[in-house]
Amino acid sequence: MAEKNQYRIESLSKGLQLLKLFDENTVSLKLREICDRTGLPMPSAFRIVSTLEQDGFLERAPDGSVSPGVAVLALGSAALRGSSLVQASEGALRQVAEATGETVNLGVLLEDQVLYLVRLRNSDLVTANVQVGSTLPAVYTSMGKLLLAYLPADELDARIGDVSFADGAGPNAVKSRADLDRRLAEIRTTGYAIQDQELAQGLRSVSVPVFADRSGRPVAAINIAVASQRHSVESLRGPLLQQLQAAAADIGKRLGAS
Amino acid sequence: MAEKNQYRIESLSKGLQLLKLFDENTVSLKLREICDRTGLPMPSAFRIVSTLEQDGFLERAPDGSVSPGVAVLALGSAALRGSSLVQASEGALRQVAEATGETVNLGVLLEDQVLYLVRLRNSDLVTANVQVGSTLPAVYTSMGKLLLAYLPADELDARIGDVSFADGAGPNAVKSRADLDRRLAEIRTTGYAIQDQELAQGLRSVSVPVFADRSGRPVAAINIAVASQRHSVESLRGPLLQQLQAAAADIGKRLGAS
DNA sequence: CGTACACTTTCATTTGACGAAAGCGACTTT
DNA sequence: AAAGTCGCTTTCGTCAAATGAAAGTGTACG
Repeated sequence: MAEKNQYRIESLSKGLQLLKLFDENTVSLKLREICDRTGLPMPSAFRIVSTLEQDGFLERAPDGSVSPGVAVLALGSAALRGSSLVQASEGALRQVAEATGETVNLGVLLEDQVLYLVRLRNSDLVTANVQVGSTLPAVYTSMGKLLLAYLPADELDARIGDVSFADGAGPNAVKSRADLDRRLAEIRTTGYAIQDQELAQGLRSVSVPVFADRSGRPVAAINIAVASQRHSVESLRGPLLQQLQAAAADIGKRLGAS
Repeated sequence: MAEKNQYRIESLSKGLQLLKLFDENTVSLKLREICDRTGLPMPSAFRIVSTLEQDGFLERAPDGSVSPGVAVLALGSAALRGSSLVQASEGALRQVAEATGETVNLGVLLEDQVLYLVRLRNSDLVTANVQVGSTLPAVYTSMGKLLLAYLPADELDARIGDVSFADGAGPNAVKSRADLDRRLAEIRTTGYAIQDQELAQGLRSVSVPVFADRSGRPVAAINIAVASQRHSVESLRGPLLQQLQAAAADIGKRLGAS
C-alpha cells in the first residue's frame, strides 16, 4: 500500500487492489461490499469490476456477486508451476520430507503475511490447515518471523507497523512490537527461527532462509513443522535444523545457477 | 479482445492484457519483448510494469526481466481452491477416476483455449503433458470442442475466427473452419464430444458438459482421456460415457444447490 | 402501494494517462 | 579509447479518459 513511486497508473492500481480483496476465505463479494472495503465510490467500483470481468479476471454470478475468473486461475496456476522457486526447491524439500517424516514448507512474504508456495505434508498428524496459496500472519509463524528479520527497518515498519498483537491463537505468541523486535534480533544472530506453539497449541516449527545471491536478503524461507509431542524444541535445533540448512543451501545453489 | 462495453477502463485493461502475456511457457519477459508483443509504446509498458510490480503482481529480476509476482500466486491458488467448480466436482471426478482407472479432467474455456482446472491422472501411461492451469487449443481437444459447440455463433467467431488449423499434432485433427463447424453440429445433437488422436497419436478422449442451471450453457466440461490401445472409440461411447454423464449430473446438482 | 436497497447510467469537471523525444548507462565494435 | 548500439528511464506538454455527484432503474419486501 506504499505510494511513493511516480510511475504509478492509479486506475490500474485500484483494479489490482480490488482483485486482492479475494483470498482463500473470500471467494465472492457483492458490489456493495467491495465499495465498503475499498472506500471506492460505487460507479468507480462498478467500472473496475466491469473491466476485470471483460478480461476474464472476475466473474459475476446471476445474483450479481463477483468471484475470481478463469484468467486468474490460469495465470496463477501457470505462474506457480513456472516459479523458479518452486521448481528449484521441490527436490530438496521432498528429500527432507522423506528423511524426517514431517511436514515441510516453503514460503515467501506477501505484505504482512506468509504465503505458502510449497507444502509437503507427510503424515496425518494435526497440523495447521494450510495449503499451497494459503497465507498466515507473518508474526505468528517461524517462516514469517525469519523473513521479517532480514527486512530493512523501514520496510519492516511499513509491513507490520500497525499489526495488532492480540489475536495470536497459541500460548507463546508474540505480544507486542518490542517483543517482536527482540525475537527478530535473536533470529538475525542465529540464522534460524523457531516457533513454539505460537500459532496453535501443540505445533512447533523451525525455519531457515534460502539465499539466491550474496545480497544478504533471502528469497524465501523453508521450514519443518512438527507436533510438540513428537519433537522438543531442542530436537528442532539439532538434526532437523541441519537437514533444513542443507536443503536451503542446495536450493540456493540451484537458483543461482539459472 | 472484444471492445464493446462502455464501462471499460482502458489503462486497467491494458495492464491486465500485459499480465496475460505470462503463461506456462512464458515465465519471464524483458520490457522490450513486452512492447513487441503488445504493441505498446515503451514508456507505457514501463509504467504499467512499474505499477504491477508495486502491487506485487510482477517481479523484476536483477537483469531486468519480469515475471509474475507473489500476488499472482496467492490470488491464483486461493481462487483455484475456492472455485465452486473445483469444490463441487472433486468428489464425483475422483469416483470416475477410481472406477475406470483412467485420467479424468475438468476444464473451461479461456479465449480459444481449454483451461484445465482439475486433473486426476490415475496411471503412468503416456498422456499429454498437462497439469492444472495448463491450456491447450480448444479445437484439438474434446472438452474444447464440446464447449465451443454450446457457444452462440457470434461468440464462436470471436474466439476462433482467425485460428490457423495447420498445427494440429495428431492425424485426425480439425483441418478447416468448415470441418470444425461440421463436428460442432454433431456434438450439439449427441451431447458429447469425442476426440480421436487429434492432439497426439494414441490419445483419445470423450467429454460431456456440466450444466449448473437451465440456461443451456455449460459451465465446464469433464472428460476421460485414454490410450488408444486400451479403449476403442466405441468403448468411449459406451460405459465410459455413461459414467461421465452421471458424474456431470452430480456436479451440476451440487452447483445448483449453492 | 410504498419504501428500501442494490445496481446502472448520465454528465460536467479535471486529473492523470499518453507517447514523442531526449537522456542515460552498459556493453560491442572498430 | 572513441564511436556506435541497445535497452531502459525520464521529461514534458497535450488532451483523452477517468472520475464521482447525482439522478435513474428495477426488484424485493413489508
